[in-house]
Amino acid sequence: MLFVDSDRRRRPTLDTVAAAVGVSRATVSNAYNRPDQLSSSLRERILETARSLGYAGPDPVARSLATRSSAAVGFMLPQGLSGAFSDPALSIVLDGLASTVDGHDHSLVLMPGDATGGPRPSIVARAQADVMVAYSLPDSAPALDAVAARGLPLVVIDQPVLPGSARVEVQDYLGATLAASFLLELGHTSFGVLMFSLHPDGVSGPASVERRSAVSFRVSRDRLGGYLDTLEKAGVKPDNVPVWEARGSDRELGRLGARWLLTRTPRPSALLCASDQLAFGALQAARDLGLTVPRDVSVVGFDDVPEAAYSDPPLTTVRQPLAEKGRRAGELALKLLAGGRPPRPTRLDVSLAQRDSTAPRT
Amino acid sequence: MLFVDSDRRRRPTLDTVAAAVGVSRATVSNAYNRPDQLSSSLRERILETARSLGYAGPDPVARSLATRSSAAVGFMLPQGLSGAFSDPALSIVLDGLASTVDGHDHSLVLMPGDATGGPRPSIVARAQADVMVAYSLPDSAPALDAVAARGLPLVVIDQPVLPGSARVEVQDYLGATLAASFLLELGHTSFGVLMFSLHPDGVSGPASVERRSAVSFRVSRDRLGGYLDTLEKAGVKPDNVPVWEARGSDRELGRLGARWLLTRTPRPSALLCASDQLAFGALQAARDLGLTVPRDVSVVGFDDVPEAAYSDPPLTTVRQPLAEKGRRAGELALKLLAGGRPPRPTRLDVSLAQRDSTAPRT
DNA sequence: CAGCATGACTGAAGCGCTTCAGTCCCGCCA
DNA sequence: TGGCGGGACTGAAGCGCTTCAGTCATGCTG
Repeated sequence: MLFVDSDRRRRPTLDTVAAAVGVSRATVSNAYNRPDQLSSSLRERILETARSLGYAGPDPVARSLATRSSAAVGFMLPQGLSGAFSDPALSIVLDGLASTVDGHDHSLVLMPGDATGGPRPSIVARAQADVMVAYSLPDSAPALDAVAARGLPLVVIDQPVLPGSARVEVQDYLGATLAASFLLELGHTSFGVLMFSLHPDGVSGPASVERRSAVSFRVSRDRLGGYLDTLEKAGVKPDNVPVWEARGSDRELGRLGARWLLTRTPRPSALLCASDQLAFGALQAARDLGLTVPRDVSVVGFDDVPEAAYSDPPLTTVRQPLAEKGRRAGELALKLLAGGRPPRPTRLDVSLAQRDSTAPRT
Repeated sequence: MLFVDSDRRRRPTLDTVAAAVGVSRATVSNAYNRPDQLSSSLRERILETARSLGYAGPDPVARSLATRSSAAVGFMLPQGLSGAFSDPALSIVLDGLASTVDGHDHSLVLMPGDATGGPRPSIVARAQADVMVAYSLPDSAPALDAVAARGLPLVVIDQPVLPGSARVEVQDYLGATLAASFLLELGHTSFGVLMFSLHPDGVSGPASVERRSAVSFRVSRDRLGGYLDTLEKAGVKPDNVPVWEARGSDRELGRLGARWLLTRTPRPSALLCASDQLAFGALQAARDLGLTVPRDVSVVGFDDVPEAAYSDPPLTTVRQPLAEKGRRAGELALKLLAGGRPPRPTRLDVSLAQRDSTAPRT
């Protein structure tokens, strides 16, 4: 195989092949797209000629123009790729999405976000996709306006409902409630909360009161809200609960935040973590500080990524069906593409996976 | 914003706007693409009218057809997304690529692989991209033929050279040599090797002699070769070195493999791991078995992902410039797109990052 | 043998845009 | 006042394909 683009300008087209075989262009097109429209002998002859001419099949762009469908779904992320993929939760969701979409011969256009918390509108405006999937964008992402301007159907994952969009969502608030309640039942009274981004500005640090209110990301809002509301109902004042906001969701950021939380006075006996990655970091931080989990401190994660079952100790965490989330999103996208109306939001269940990173307060 | 596709069939076009403003279609096009071609007052008027008509700018597909360029680069992966992204090394490379490409207003089309070790040829044939990047595909991936058939320029990362393609590569063999030599210098004499896939068939297990020879992935071939050749030169028979092949590159698979390696008799005093993720798993396996790293066993990784500096203990590993790799690939892709000839392969350096997971043999 | 359904193939009209050679007009200079 | 340069805008030819209404034999039915 030769990868030269020497004469990229003079590639054979349908007409070239048609002329060579001595049939009309429509027939060559049919040879590729509707085999039933011509005799199989002619079809063979056409395909054969095409091959010898170095014609690789109908040009995807021209085909898209003619059919008014690009057979691609766009995926919009809140951040750059390296940050986004540092949490396996996204990979799992995206994998679910990709396999669904791929099975229908659609491709996936990735649109990484930047500092605004989503892809640049110009990127969205020019993306060759006929349906968009937004993954956990902040409420006000300009990218969403760009999608609306183009009139493209939209599927949102982990985001507030937008008029006319399809949505798959997880009961984050409920999940957070489960985690907090469980720790309360174990007798814990002093807590620390380890969050990922509350706002799309890349800030890490203790979360001030302002930052805690009017949180930009729906997922963060629900998880943090679920934690604090539950604690408050049990008599733990939210103001007394230290919250660390990490600017992403990976181990190292989690370790950093947990170190801060675990060196507060009084030291929390339980840590609520917004993701498993952050929780893994917390496990590490505890170890760094010479603390034993769960004896000295209990840790609860969120997501139940596969690794949670194998960490040291295995992580108690809120389970959500990640792959299913991606698959559903894919199906919704395909459905919208086919002209379907957005169905009522799919709501996926959460549950608590109890493992060994939690114990009664000693 | 409303995300209804009600009248997706009757969207305004350039002509609609042109008619509304009372100018020619060419002028409207210029308003978007060549502001210098018309008076700014007219341009304003056009843009204003477009807005009020709900016209979101030139249709990307039609534009691509007219300009014969889709402004997108395709990225082909050897496996599904969840597997692929379980190793942060890929995320970092892809992030480097994406930011380069994105900076030039190109988008990224992701093509996940399947059991054949690459995307299905039909996907490649229909992808709307005008340059492809292949990431660590097996030597014989059908996807590569599909790219050649379309005559698209190709950039390969971590793969053998293909005629006419541009390439960015890392001195994997040399890196492996560095790792093995270092352990030899520390006095180690019994080794275990923890590899990721040697062949694209999803097999995990001890690597038989056949599987070790004629390895399908260039990276695996070079790293394994570098390890074994170096050991052999020092008098360690390759046949006596247990090699575990994991079917992917994540912690859990690493842990599994390392458990096997560390329970051989005699127990290796040093583990050579083909990636940091596998090495992290090995650290965990050692811990599981009550072994202390590096006292009881030394572990060396490969890649130097950011986390390697923070693991417990911090990992000795072969450093390769991951982000740079992605950036270079992006630049090459853009260059080919601009009609450049494939330059001579870029060869990125490796070095050994010595940290605390290695120690002299006791 | 007329009539007609059927299969095989074609002509031509788009799909929505870019681009380039013009056309036209205005103001300026000699 | 005539000539001319240049800015502003336009006409029309594609880009490579899909699709649909036909056309035209062919063979079958009654």
